[in-house]
Amino acid sequence: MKQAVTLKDLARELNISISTVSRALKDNPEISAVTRARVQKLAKELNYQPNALALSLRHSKTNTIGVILPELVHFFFSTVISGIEDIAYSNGYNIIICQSNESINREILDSKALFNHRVDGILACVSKNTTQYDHFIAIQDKGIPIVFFDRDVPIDASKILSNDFEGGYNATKHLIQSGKKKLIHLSGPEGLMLSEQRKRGFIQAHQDLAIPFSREKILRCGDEDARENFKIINDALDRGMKFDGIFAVNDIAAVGALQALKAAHISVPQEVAIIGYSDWQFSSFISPSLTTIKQNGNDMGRKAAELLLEEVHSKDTFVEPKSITLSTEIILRETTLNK
Amino acid sequence: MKQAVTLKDLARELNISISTVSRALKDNPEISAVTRARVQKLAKELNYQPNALALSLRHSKTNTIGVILPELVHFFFSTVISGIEDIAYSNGYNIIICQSNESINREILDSKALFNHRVDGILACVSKNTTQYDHFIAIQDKGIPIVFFDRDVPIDASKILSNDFEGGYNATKHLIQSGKKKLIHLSGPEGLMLSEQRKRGFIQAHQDLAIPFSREKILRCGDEDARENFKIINDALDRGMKFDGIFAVNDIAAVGALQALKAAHISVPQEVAIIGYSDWQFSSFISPSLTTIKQNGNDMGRKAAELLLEEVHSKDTFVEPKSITLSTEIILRETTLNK
DNA sequence: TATAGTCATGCAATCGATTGCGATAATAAA
DNA sequence: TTTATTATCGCAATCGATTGCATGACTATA
Repeated sequence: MKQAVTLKDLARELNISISTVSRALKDNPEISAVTRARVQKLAKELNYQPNALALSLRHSKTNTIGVILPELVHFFFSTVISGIEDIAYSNGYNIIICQSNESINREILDSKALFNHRVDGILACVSKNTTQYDHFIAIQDKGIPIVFFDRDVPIDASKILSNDFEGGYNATKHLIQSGKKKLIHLSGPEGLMLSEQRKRGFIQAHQDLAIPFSREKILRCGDEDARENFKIINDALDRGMKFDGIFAVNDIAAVGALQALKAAHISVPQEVAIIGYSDWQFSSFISPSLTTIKQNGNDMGRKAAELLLEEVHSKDTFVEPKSITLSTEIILRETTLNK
Repeated sequence: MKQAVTLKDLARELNISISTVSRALKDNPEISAVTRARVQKLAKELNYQPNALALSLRHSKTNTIGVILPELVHFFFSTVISGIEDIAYSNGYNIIICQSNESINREILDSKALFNHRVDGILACVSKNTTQYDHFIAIQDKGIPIVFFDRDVPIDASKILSNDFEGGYNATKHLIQSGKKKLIHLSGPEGLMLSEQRKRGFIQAHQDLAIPFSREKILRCGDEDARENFKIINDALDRGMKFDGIFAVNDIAAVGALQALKAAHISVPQEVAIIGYSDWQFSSFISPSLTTIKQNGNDMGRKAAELLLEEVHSKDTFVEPKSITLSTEIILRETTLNK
């Protein structure tokens, strides 16, 4: 059980000083070619690997960025991670991922842990329950840049957001243009910015395309569980509610609705069309396959990481926060009629 | 843009030495109560947070464990992560996650990065393409414990595996017991231990239940893409192959098969029953919903982390590697007949 | 008034690596 | 032969925190 090899070990072995070893390893011309060769040879033999901790301490730079996000299980977030990794790795950065599990307490702990690890910057998607932001602001104040993604926050920082308004608008417009006129919307949590935006898009599209709109068209849907939404649509049908199109705030809700319609022997998309949001992995597998709005998670991750690294590299000079809004794309599948 | 507060800052402010500050913060009785109070008050005011890097360097202990796994997008792996987090966090450990993307080169880089960060231990699920293991052995030799999970490896180390043989056996048995007799198996990669085990279970169940078996019953399926498997089943049907039950090495393959059967107007489960493996998230959403073998990822993560921490804590005394095999569970859904 | 004993605190080494500056030796120039 | 120059290399401080040991002041005892 050997310990890791250090510069000191190499120095002792070769009977020279630590500083010489250090310089020799980085081909410093102040060290004679002979010595350099000897050092490098031994380093290779003993498989010397520099201690990243010591380096980070010395340089006050960890070459690590922290990522805080709600949950990894979501397909969208894992594509965001991939995008972040692409940029981080190719720039020599490592990443530490923390899941908040949609808990603000966990989020606070995570942000402290990342700070204590002296990450060079943080990428964060706040939890649904985050209503105060002191923990982030405290970190910003210490000079560690933070870039937020996917969910908007009232903090003066760079942000990469998805255009949820546009997504909701286009989804609704697609339903209307394919001949549906009595739409309902399964909406997300009130406080959550993205839910509100998608809902706004739904409403605006009604107005722009001169389709009557009323509040009853919006049903608050269950979070993250298809069964809940099954029940919601089922109840709506029982109440005799009439509709020929559904725009769901996410694909899970859409699937719940789809199952309720199937159970009620209502044909999709002929009688009722459905469009979801986020293009979850299963959306192309199910039958009928689900039309949905796709957010490019990989792009979001890459953009966010790029922006963060920019801020990291211009450590001392102030950088004006940027807000970037990414467009969405509509993925046409079987749950809506394609004209 | 303030820098982070250090012991030195506190010491300067209070006009005492750094060592006194350090001791005062941990309530060392050698320091007078008055001084302790003053130090602690100021530390709170300035929001002092100890530099984790310096601590790690000093103690040669990072309280961090590294996790290497193929891909986060898989529902199974994200549940494993959750299990690992549960144990790690409650024991004061942080985790660093690396995705190998099923690439051995990336895996080698990741393992080096984790070593350089001086993680206290590593949890690893090797990529499909990993056929040599020097990078792991080199790390073990430096005294860093590694626990492997999910995929078996020819290394002398602790392992948490899923009983793939049992899973394959039970899946096959279930099909047979529900009246199906002409089964086929969509199998995974040859080299991959878990594929081999599931296939073995398939074969063994035939023998035990006295159902004739032949090599043609095994079709090598495409990896990770439902469409490929659609084609494979489609071709089999075109060739006039007869079967009434399919055991797929994973749920993706099962879905591909399901779609091919649907397209051919073959009823599921009446004419052909299907059972998958892993209980992916979509498996309960699709229609008909997919019967599958569930591996408890959370459990696997917890067990693996517990085992690793045990080894980490008994750093110097040798620990005999343990192998734990977790049982699987069959999730009955609509693609098989339940008697 | 010495001497021993407490109490509170500071010094300095340490973890592993980097780096400005000084030191030594060999060589070249005067 | 003496001085200037150059090539090579080591010393020591530094990053932030910990900790064994020494130091100083003060009190108590003889």
